Amino acid sequence: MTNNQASFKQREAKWQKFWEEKGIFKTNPNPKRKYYVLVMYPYPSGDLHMGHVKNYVIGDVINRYRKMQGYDVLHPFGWDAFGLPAENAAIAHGIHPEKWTKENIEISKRNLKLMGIGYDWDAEVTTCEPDYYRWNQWLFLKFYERGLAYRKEAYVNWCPKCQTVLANEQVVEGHCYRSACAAPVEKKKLTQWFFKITEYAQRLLDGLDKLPHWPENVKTMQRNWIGRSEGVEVDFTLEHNGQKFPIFTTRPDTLYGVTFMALAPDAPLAETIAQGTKYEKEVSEFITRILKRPEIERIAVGTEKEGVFTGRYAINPVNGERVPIYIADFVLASYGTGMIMAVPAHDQRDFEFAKKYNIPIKVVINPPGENLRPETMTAAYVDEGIMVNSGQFNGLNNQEGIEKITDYLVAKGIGRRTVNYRLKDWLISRQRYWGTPIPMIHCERCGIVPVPEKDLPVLLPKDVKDYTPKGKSVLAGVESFINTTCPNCGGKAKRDPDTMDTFVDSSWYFFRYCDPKNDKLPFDPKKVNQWLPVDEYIGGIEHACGHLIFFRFFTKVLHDMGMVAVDEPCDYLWMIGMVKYKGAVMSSSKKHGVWVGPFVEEHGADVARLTMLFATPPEKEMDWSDELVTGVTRFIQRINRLYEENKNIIQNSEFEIQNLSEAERRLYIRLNQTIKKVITDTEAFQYNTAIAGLMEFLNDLYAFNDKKSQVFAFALNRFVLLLAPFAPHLAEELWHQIGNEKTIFLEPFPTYDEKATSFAEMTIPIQINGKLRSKLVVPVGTTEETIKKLAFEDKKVIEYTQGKTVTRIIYIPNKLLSIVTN
RNA sequence: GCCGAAGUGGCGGAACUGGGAGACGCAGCGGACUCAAAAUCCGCCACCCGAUUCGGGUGUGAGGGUUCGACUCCCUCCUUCGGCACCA
Repeated sequence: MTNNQASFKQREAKWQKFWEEKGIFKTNPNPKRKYYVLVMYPYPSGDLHMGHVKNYVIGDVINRYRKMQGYDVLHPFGWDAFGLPAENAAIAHGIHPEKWTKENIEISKRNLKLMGIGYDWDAEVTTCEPDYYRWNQWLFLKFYERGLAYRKEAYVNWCPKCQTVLANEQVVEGHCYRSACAAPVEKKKLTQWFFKITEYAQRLLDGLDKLPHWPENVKTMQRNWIGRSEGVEVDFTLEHNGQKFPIFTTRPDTLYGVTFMALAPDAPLAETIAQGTKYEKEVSEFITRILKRPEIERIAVGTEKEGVFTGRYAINPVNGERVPIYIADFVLASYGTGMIMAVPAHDQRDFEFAKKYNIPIKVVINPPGENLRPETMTAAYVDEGIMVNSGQFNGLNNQEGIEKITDYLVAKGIGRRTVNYRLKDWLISRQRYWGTPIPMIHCERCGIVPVPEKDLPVLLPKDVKDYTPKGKSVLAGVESFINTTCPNCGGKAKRDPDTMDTFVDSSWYFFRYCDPKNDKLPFDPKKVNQWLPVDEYIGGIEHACGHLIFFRFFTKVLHDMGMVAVDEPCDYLWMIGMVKYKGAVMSSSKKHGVWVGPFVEEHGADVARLTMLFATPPEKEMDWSDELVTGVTRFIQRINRLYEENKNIIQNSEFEIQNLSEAERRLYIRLNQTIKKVITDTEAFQYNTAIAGLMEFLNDLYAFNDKKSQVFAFALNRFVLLLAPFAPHLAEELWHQIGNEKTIFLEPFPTYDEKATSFAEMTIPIQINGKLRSKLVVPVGTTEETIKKLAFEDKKVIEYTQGKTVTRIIYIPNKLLSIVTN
């Protein structure tokens, strides 16, 4: 071990212990100036790599910075402790998921402490503990009371490998979202629990406009995910039984061009429509075949559309035309009403389908000055045009036509203005063991009965022999758990065997942090309202359309319940770029990456922190390399050496600005500039340039000759404070070295004097015809006239303007002089 | 296909509101120290042309435009990345 290694190891351990013993990061229960710094809590995976801890380092910079500014900071941490990896480990190695999870938590926690990240561990939240998940169950019951939790039979996403259903947000390109699994997702008809997030679709959309500090890309992704679209629901009539069947369209202007209808294979009507026709057998075979196909295949780009005629017809309400009903694989049961009106002339999908099955094509919109003929068309015409073959609407521009036909449909009572969302209700039940039991009881006599609040928590049984999923929940086979009595009639009943999606846990954990020990409620509204909204939330972009929608949804529901004052959970959201190593994403399972333990052992936590902060802007992806480590290691060594060489410096040196030497004055100004830069950049989430500013100032300190100067001593004192949020161990060490006894993190962060952020002289570049030709150095406050006069005395300016006429002179105060000649 | 973001030296990156392009760091080159090497320190370091300190030209993906002046604003295009993707 080198001397250097010995010294930082000792130093870092010493101050980590010091902070813990002094309780520096304990939360003030009665905050006066609150600041809530939140990092997305992790799945406990054991040893942490730099990709894991980058978020936490950034959170800790904000934590320490705001603390030094005198805020009461809440900076908590917890564990998203339910989930499949624990269960899979149990299946593979026979370790109980709980044991596996808790061991991983201990290892991860040690790693976090090694990095010097200052959390209030008293507020730690672990979601697999009954004192947490009982409130999942409590919230589920509240959602149920409000009609926001319901059960229905539907085709759901089924992961054949995990043997469980998945939410839409957990299907990535047709595959299971878990990177360790990634099996193609299938459709399966099951009765499952849902949260009615669609009821909040409009509010979730509108709320985005009230989040000016959220990254634009996240808001755009959420808008697309919610997918609002305005249109009309038009009632078609089923010829064979006279029933009205509404369809959704955004193009009512093409209503006269409908030549067939298409029904989704998984729509409820699809099962029965062909009954009694000669097509019955063919239709049912088609449906079976289509639904067995993995979703990824079905939605793949370029897949040819397929369908089958049902033998049934619908009546178009605007012209009474009889149009055939098909079942078509490109129609989605989950969007609109599950059936569409098809207009081959003006929709490309309908066009392709019509061509394949020889269905007539009817033009109802002509391009300006042109007449389309169906037999010569090679693609649908989807642009603007003039309406034809559309009865009283002929001759209208189709945009106008949309309005006119909609008004007509509404007036006639055969259509309604409707908004449709792409967002679907959130499927939350999982057929897995390691999760929160759903607090519902199935009674043969009373039906579905909620577990009374007083009986919570419904404990997850621990004495389970076999965790292997077999298509239904493991809990269904645990006799002691599944058999119970009905709270209503007292008769024999069964518990719901499913557990909740772990995204339920993470939808409200940030409220629990405000009141982590409450055993009467998930949290006391008073305490939550003291801290919310979260001031800064730090995490990964992969949660843009999952967790970051769910936690907004929960916040709105809890707001409606009167439990939280805010309607949106967080003010600033920061998305952190991934850390790669040799071009590939760091991964625990693939053992690829840079690990906290060994790295800190060799280089120290401060080096690890600075490496990540200095490499790139935080939101950008970075590729970890030894070169990055070299730069910040030298920076730290240069700081060390400077303070070593100037051991005798005194703190809080006093001096009068007017008595300073020219060099001292310059150093003082550079100090003020640096303080301003560090503050501005830190608050703008630009740690790379904040650190660059510190490096520049360190270079100035080295270049400064009068080491006995009071200003120099003052600058050394301030520099340590500026460094503290980024390299806390080194800063604390130096702070004590220069004679302080209390922690640096209770010291006010430096402020700057705006008047002292610019030098007494300024440099004015001179442009001639847009090219930089010379520079003037003049005292600040030099008038425009003087500058112009000096400029025309300048050798270069004379040279370039000789024999030419100056046509224009532009002076930008204190910035630049621009001369234009002919 | 639709939506969004981004293209700057050998590399990571910087540039406030339209005003000195390349801060800071890495790598590289030259020098000091050393018997030597490492470490450290000092200096150079966008490209091209000419020279000796210096001078001139070009330059922020490509092309055009606005402007005294464009990495920054506008138009067209190219490339890369991310999201959505048969959404009626």
